[in-house]
Amino acid sequence: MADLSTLNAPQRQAVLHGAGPLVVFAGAGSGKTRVITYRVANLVDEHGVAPWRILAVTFTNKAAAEMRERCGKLLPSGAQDLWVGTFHATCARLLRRYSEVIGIKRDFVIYDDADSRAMVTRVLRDLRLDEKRYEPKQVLGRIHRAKQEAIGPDKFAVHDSFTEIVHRIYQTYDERMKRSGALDFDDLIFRLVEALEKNESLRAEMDRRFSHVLVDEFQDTNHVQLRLVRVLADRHRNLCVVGDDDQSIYRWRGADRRNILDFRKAFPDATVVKLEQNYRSSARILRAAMSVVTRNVEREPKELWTENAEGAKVAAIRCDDERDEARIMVQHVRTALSEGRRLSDVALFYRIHAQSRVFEEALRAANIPYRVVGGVRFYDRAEVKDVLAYLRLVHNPDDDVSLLRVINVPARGIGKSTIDRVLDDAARAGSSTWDAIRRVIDDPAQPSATRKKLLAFLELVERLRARSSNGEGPAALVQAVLDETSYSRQLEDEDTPEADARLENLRELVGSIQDFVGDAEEPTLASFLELVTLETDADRQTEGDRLTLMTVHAAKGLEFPVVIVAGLEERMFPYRGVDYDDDPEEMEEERRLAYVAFTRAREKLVLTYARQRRVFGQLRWDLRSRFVDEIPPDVLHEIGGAASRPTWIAERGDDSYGDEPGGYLRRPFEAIAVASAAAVSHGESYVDRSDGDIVDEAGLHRGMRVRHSKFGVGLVQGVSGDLPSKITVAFPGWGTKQILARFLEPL
DNA sequence: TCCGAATTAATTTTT
DNA sequence: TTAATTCGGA
Repeated sequence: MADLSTLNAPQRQAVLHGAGPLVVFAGAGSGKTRVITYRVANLVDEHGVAPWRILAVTFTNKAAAEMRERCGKLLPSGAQDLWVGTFHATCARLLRRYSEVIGIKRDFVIYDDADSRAMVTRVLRDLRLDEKRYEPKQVLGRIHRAKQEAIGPDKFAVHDSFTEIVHRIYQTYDERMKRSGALDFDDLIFRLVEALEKNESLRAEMDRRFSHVLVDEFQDTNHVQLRLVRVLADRHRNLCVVGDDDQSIYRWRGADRRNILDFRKAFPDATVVKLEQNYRSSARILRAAMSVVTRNVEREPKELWTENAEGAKVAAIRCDDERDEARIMVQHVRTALSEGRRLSDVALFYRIHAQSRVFEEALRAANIPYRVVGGVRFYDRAEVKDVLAYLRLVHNPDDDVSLLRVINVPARGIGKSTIDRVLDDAARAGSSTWDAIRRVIDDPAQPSATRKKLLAFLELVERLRARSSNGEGPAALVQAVLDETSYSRQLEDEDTPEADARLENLRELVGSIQDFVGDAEEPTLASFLELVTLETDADRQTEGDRLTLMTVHAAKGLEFPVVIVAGLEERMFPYRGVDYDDDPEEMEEERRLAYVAFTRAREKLVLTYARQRRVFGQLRWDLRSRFVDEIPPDVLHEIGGAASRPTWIAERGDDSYGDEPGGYLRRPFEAIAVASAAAVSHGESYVDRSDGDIVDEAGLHRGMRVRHSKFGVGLVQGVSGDLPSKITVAFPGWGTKQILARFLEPL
């Protein structure tokens, strides 16, 4: 059993809480996962709750796996009977189990975002709508939003001509999805909620199935997810939600912090627990993080504190430009290594992926192994998706998106005109594309070459289907796909580095299927396909001691001894898109993002900003981020010059920035850019005249007198802008020396 | 049908 | 800058 004596008071309260609703506000690094797992163990051990009646929901597979593993360690019976999973995986499982009652196909396929988009594009074309006016991305966004608000096509509100069209697209999309036997990510949750809210006996069944519901990262739930949780916990009311409104960074995906903030309104008898002791970060890092996030207006009051040491100051380093920033990053990584840390102890965060390129180049040049989290998912690579599309087609020939993806891949002479012919037929008959292909083949009025090519494709898929129904497993099947379609051979013939990389990816795909067959409880094609769409790259851990590069979003939930956050400039972080609309909510989310970034660091936090940066081919001169300026001075160690903005701005006396919320916005940055460009061309202003400002971590700066054990008393000439700083000191009789600060004693 | 030039748009992306 | 997508011509 879990040892409760190691818990602090609020942690223990959350763990021991018995029946009834409970909301836990878990500050960063406050031992949240520990509380959840101990709580589960306690329910089983002390309250005699059957493990299979406990449902724990997370957002990521990784979090689910971790929870399962840690619960398993605490429970003598292990964790296999617990229902632990992501929202999506849990819903998929329940939808399959109750597919008959709910009225959906048992072996539905799951469409990821790309598949959904392909579907929308197809609908757009079929409805003969202008793809410029109704961008698939935008339309899909509307459909997503509707589904997240639990609004079906029948309830979709029409205000104007645009929403009217979206409504039509939504309806057709929905029909096509049904016809294809497909559900998108939102459907997984929406359809289950719908069914539960409509069907009382299904609800009763769920009540029998689950007596306790736990939700992790509750601040990230959207409306349907809240509905789902509520309907699942409606009867027994044993609902425990855990989260941190300060770490809510997915508003743009439909997450609503109100779900956690207003939990007490929805459940007036809810017990509220706040975990405010941080076990992760140094006191200084914590203060820096708090100073940024406490400026938000709408947040649950929380006062994070720690017993950890003060630690080093947070370094704020001024860089010339993004290349200089990368150079300085490399220096810091080397310093960390020389201090005895491993590469995996260090992480580099940035606001947007586009920033990673320069860093990657610098790291490659410096021969430092790294990995970039995010970017293109393995299962999103074109060749992998192609092969998966074949597998999905084998599983379910009605899957139109997959069919259209591979009907001419590799090229087999089925061109646009042929495909259009098939699609016309499908539209007329209201059937799946697969059935339309059959009809076109049987139609003597069609050109014989067309019929022949289509027949060849149809027979190819049928052959693969026959193998599958003869009991060939997914591993054999994927090999068959590669052989029968001659996909690999075509790539081999290409004989280019890119083709080799693709082949390598396909080999990896085969490998991952073999792993799956070895590990899975149910090594069927269906469950492999589900796993593949519900698994992201973050779940595929890479081995080896490497530096980690990722966006701040990807960093949530992780921690590192050393964290470098790059690009701390206005417009970069806080990020400003082209269509920035001065939404204070957006600014608050940027703050929370900064809070998440800072609180990932255990011992050392380094912030860098560039005075000049090329963004999407455009040069920018932006002020250092307000998030740096807001850090209290006693926590901050300025390197490379304390002056946060070019002197000429200060001289012009219009430096209103920071005086009031939104003050920055009152200053047109175009004007700054123009003025600074002029300054640069005069060769002034951007020349660093602030050497005297450079203060090293021990408070050393130019002009100070210091003593050295060997050289005696000397005068500080300068401070290097890296960490740990090297101090240039002139010693009478010895000349000038470069010396590490720790060998010097200030006088 | 396919290739390469031109055009366009560019946060974040748990599933 | 870049990468993805689209379009036009062979």
